[in-house]
Amino acid sequence: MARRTRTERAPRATIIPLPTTARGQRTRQKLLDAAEEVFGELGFHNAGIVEITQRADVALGTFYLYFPDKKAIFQDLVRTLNTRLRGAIRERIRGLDDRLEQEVAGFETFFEYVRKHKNLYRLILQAETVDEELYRWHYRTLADGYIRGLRRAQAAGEVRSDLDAESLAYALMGMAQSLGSRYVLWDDKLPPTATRRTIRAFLEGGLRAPGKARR
Amino acid sequence: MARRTRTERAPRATIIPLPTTARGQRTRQKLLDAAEEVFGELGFHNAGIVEITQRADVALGTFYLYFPDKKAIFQDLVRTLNTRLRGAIRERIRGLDDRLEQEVAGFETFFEYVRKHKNLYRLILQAETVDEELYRWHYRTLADGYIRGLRRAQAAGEVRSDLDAESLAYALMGMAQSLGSRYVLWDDKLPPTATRRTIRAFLEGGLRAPGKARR
DNA sequence: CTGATATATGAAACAGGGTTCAGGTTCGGC
DNA sequence: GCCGAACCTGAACCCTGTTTCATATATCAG
Repeated sequence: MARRTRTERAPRATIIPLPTTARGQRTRQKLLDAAEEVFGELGFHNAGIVEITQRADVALGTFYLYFPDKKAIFQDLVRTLNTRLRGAIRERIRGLDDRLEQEVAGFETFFEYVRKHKNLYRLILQAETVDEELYRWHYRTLADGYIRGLRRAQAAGEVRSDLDAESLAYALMGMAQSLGSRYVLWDDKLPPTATRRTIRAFLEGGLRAPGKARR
Repeated sequence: MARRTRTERAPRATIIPLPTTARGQRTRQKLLDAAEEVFGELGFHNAGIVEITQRADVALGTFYLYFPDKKAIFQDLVRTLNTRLRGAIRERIRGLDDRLEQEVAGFETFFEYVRKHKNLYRLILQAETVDEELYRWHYRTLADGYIRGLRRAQAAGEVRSDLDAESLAYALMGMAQSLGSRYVLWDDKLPPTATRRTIRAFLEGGLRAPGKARR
């Protein structure tokens, strides 16, 4: 007989509207900022509401004025991270028309963003356990933009068109993730020159349409 | 005044020797197997010792005969995963002398291993929160082997020698990780042909020493 | 100024799960 | 058959952390 995986507790019914006054919005934001810090340092499960409210300088009960439960604030945080990250990359890439330059710029932006938001980076890892749906959503949304860009470049003959765009997108995201973890998170600095050169050279060779640069 | 991150509770002093009798060894193994399942399905924090012991068909207290605490069995599991994975890859690569073939084989082995041990794969993600030291150790040990292989290939002129071996190693591990997650974990099957072709083509272009294949 | 609404408080209720322990049971060697 | 060592049991203990709620304060339109 199959043992049941734990049944998820039914989602709390309460939907909490965004605060209407300026004061309320400020408080909500303080909670979000504090939560980002605490989740990042301690991880979702080790983080306590008490700690979050203390850092936000509000009482314990105040938390539940703005979020139905611990998970909700976590989800809010991840969605925001995701949106901002994608925005930053889109912003930076716009205007560059060479695909290789776009790739390199995308990596750079990612590294800088991670550097600024170490905490948020780790939230994503947590998400896999906390809310798998959210975790996948994060990668899917990132991948979607990536795939579109790659297809366009393939149509333009800048990227070999025998490559599968989706696979490539996930491969490149994985590279960025791993390098970000190794250099930015572990060493707390932007990747050294050798790394950047390697990324560029590797991408150049791997993506280039065979006829494009030689011939 | 800097708020202190939670002080880790002092590590339990008890060191538990491995069981001497066959019965004991069997029980310990049952616990490890059960834990692999439960941690994989539920994640470290959602997993309970009760559930683990139930699946292992032993009493609750028995757990503490073999492991000082919950974290210890987790660490044991991760170390084992790591060792077996590296062993599997080394095994498969041995004999292949072309670096590209080695790379491709390494990826294949990784995918197959992930397929067989979905649970263990997720443990690694957990490790980042549960025991960061262990998490890094996992990647470092994997990277070390990788780096050695790449250096050798560079010396042999099979891989462009202007690439930084360490950066490359982390980039490639990230690719494998990400693709494994997307195809093997999410779709529960080995990556489709298009993905494999893409990996091969991408690696071929990215790694090849400029003069080697053309000229 | 005043009532209505939004926001804030923190003690206490509640829940869940890791760990302990005092008392069995099994097993191999003598 | 007997004995000690190894192994096993599960109720109870305990601590932590989430959530509730009755009460208090701030804000603002009219």
